[in-house]
Amino acid sequence: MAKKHNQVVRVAIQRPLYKLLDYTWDLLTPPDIGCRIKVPLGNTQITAIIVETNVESNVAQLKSVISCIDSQPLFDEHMLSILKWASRYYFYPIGEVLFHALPVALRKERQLPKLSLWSASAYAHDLDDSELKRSPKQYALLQLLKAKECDQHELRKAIGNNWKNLLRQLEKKKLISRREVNDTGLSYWQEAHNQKDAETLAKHPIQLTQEQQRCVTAIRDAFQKKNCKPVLLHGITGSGKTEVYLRSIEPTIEAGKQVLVLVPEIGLTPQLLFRFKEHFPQLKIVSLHSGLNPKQRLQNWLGAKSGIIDIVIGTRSAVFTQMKKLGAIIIDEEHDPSFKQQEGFLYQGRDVAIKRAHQLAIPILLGSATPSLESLYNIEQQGYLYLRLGNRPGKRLLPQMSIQDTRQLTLEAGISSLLMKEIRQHIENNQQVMLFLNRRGFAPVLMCPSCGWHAVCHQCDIGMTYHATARKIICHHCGLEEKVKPVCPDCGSNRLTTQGQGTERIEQVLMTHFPHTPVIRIDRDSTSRKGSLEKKLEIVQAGDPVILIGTQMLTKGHDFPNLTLVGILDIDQSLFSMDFRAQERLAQQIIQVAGRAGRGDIKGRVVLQSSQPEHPLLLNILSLGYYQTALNILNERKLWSYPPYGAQALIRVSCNRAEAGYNFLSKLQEALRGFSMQREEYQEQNQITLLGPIPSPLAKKANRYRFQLLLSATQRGILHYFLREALVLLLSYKKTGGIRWAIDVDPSDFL
DNA sequence: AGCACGCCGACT
DNA sequence: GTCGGCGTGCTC
Repeated sequence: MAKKHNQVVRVAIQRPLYKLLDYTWDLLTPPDIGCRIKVPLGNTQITAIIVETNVESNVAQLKSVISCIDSQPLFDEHMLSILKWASRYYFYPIGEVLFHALPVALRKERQLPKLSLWSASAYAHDLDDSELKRSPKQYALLQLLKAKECDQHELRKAIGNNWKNLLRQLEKKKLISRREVNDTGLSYWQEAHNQKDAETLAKHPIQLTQEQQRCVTAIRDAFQKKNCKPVLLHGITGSGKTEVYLRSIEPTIEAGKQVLVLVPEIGLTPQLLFRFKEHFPQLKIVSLHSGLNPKQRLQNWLGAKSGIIDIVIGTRSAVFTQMKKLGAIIIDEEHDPSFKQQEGFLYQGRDVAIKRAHQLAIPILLGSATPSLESLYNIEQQGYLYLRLGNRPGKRLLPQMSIQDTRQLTLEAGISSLLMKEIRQHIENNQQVMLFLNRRGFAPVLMCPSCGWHAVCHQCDIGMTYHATARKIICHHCGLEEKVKPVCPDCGSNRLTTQGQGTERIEQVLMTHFPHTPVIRIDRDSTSRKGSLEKKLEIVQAGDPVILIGTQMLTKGHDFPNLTLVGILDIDQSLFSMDFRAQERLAQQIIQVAGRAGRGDIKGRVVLQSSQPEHPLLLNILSLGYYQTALNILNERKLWSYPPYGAQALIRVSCNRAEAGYNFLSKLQEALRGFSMQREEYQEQNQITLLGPIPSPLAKKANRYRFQLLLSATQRGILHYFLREALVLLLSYKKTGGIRWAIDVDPSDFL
């Protein structure tokens, strides 16, 4: 007699609700934490995830669960606890967080895919085969199924596209039987995985340098320890960090554990995937990022969850991948700002990974040529292990870097005459040159010299960038595009001019100077078509002299052996930015860009153009190198109690009408001030400060007025104490006039 | 977020 | 008189 399980379950739904809902459970099967279910909500039905069972609810009228979607949980208790932590820490609704961690294919009530397995029936085994003499294809299939139970992927491989028809015929004759099992993602992997890959990937063992070997040994030692602290691998550009990652996880892999590797951008997954497959040809390795289609994503996720996939290489969101036997995590380019999600669920992927590793008591390895100040701080304060790779393998040297004072030189499109000469020399020596400029388009300003008018985005109140190729002015913040007007809209003058330069203009100028050398521009505009980036990179890889012009897209991970000269343009703005993180960012960017030079056998050269050649940051980078410079910046942060010494959160508000937005935040600010008065111990010792409300640096974006309130605390706990109060207040305020608010914990940008 | 309810302006 | 605008409130 089937028994009903009468009890109450607590569930999360995909709505911006900061609480869980209770339902009665009177289904035949017992409820299981981590499963999706269908529940009534208002007068609709939605998908929910069970987070607690056997609940004592104090809600008067409970509705009951309609049905259970999953027969097995999608999250285990560790994953659920990390997700709950993330929801609390980042003040984001629990349901939104949970569903965020699922592949899109599973966010609605779609079932987990099943796999059908066919085998020969008992009847078939008894039967004389001669019955099928006249249909040799059916005969062959039956022989196959007599020998081995097969799934659809195996059958397609063995039989061809006609497998379905043949199966149906055998089924009619009752010669085969079918059973269904949960899809582990294995057969999909087998189908997607190119067997040729594994063969051409004949491993050519790389001899580790002594330094690399020392790091590998140290990491393996650390990884063996119980509750191992995070390890920071500070390897200069081109020092061979990837090889160290590969060797370091060998014991983890041999122990049958899985490894999760996070990279900042999709663009970095293919090459890393290749290196990992090459090193571990026998392993099942997949990538997980937004570039995959929903089916690929689901299948790779399933493989990770079921444990048949050994290594997952993914971007930020992959940190939430359910894995059966996760044994280690690697964060490549640990310092990279893209680990911070900037929309919706505002989390720091690296920080979540560290938390996850800690909770699972598994090792985590952070790698970078330019470690974040947070990580350097954690070495001292949290006892992270610091390892350094200070040399490039072979006789390769770090490039020689120098500053060019642009005030003393004539400039053409922002390129000094001296740099131009050097470019010519390197091209004539059959080498490649790269110019780095973090500004897309032709020029950042389009203006009228007679009346002073300049193109402004009416949705954002900031200047629009002139794009010569598209013959448009484009707002880089909201995407608004306008055809370029032939005459000034204010005074009618027909002599509109541009000011400043972007990558397009540099490209144009260099093309006239070097008509016989390919000039390749790499930025979001020139690589938006699929495959065009790969095409351009191929040309560069061929090694013939070229001039590369690019934005930060170009700085990450690429290896161009014949590149010997790097020019860094237009850094002056960052030197005087209001953002206290600008210095760290600039230092990282300079070192990373510079690191593209001299990766072959010829020593590289890096030219830093600036009108501020005496700026202490630049001098520090040149004379002290990244590590010391970073420690110096860290020291300054300490004086000001800036992060990572203090903790910050930003409460942002945007609204159609400026005044309503400002008033909304003012109300919050006053209430919080009152709240802090009640806690004199915090007030007196200045342990929490409120700054604002002030207009955001980008005060108007896409027709919305933006304001922010900055909370700075000396300790995380105090910050979160106030944020909990802020959340209660925010939820109690009416959102009239299209007000939207967001809490950004550990903000990385003040935009 | 959705979705319903409710209260005001301009339509057949 | 009613259609529909969106401000407000709630979801077990």
